[in-house]
Amino acid sequence: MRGGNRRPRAVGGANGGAVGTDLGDLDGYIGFYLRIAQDASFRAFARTAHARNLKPGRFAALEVIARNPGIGQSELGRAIARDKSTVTPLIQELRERQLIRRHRNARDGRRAELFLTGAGRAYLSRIRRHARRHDGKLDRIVGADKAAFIGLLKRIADELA
Amino acid sequence: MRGGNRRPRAVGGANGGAVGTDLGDLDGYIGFYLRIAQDASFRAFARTAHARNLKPGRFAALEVIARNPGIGQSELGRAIARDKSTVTPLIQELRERQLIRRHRNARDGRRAELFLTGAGRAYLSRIRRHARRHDGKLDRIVGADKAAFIGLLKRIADELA
DNA sequence: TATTGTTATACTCTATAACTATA
DNA sequence: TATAGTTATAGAGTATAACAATA
Repeated sequence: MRGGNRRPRAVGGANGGAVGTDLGDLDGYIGFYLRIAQDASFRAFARTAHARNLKPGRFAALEVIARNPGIGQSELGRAIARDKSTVTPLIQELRERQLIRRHRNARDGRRAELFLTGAGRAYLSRIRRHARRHDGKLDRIVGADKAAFIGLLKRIADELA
Repeated sequence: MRGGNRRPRAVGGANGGAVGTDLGDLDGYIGFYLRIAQDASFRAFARTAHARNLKPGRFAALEVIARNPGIGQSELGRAIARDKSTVTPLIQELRERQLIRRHRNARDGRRAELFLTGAGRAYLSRIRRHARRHDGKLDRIVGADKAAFIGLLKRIADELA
């Protein structure tokens, strides 16, 4: 991996960067840069996604439903690390937009199974192009270490959970 | 770097993990795991920090003020990548808690200069211990690649800004 | 008793725009 | 005109707790 070892100054990021500012101990904190990087990535994605009427969190939900037809809401919540009460309004929005449909499981009446509609599939493949373009930028930055980089991010998520 | 190359299933994370769930394309997205990892890191920090009456964002502000006595609010905002209107209530809280003091610059009456109080310094060195313990977990996960890992996070922040 | 999903509610973080005061 | 900081306001994202229906 390249990079690292810069002077402990400034966050280049989101608003011009305060280049004369000494970040002190913060500079050695992985957590700090995790926040800074995630923030930049999220905003960059949101910028392009917004034009397509998409909130970043929705994209993950659509992908998971696409890959797991019939998934329940609580299950979806676990997959994207969100409470079921957070999932409810998200699902409502996607249903209102007719991107997904839902029906109750015949054998277990509690369970609401989620599926993409045709429109949902079409929409998803359109926004996937934007997602890939966005993540392509990240890929170029991270380069050959991508698998290892993602591996570390996963381990952070797993071990700090 | 170790890690990587797992099956594209589940997010181990924050709430038990939905191990049967296929994440599909999401699994290859750096942005997705950046969110998952940052979220886990933030929550873990917040858990311990909360007991010390500290919101995670405050810590970064205190560190920057400690390292840059007399820094202005807008400048602080640039350093931590937040708008000045976001900085205002943060500063108010820290002042109410007597952790920082502020005075106007004599030559430029617009400018509010920020300094830690004695109590602020004492408080900061206490919470630094918790921050270090938290980031120590991240250090152990990331291991020898820490500098390179942070380098990549910085580049992501810089290039996506 | 446990689980699925809903609702009511509240909290945190954040930004935009308009404002005051200074420069 | 431009900058520093404040205020009002709004929106996203999130969770907790209590609830109804079902298992």
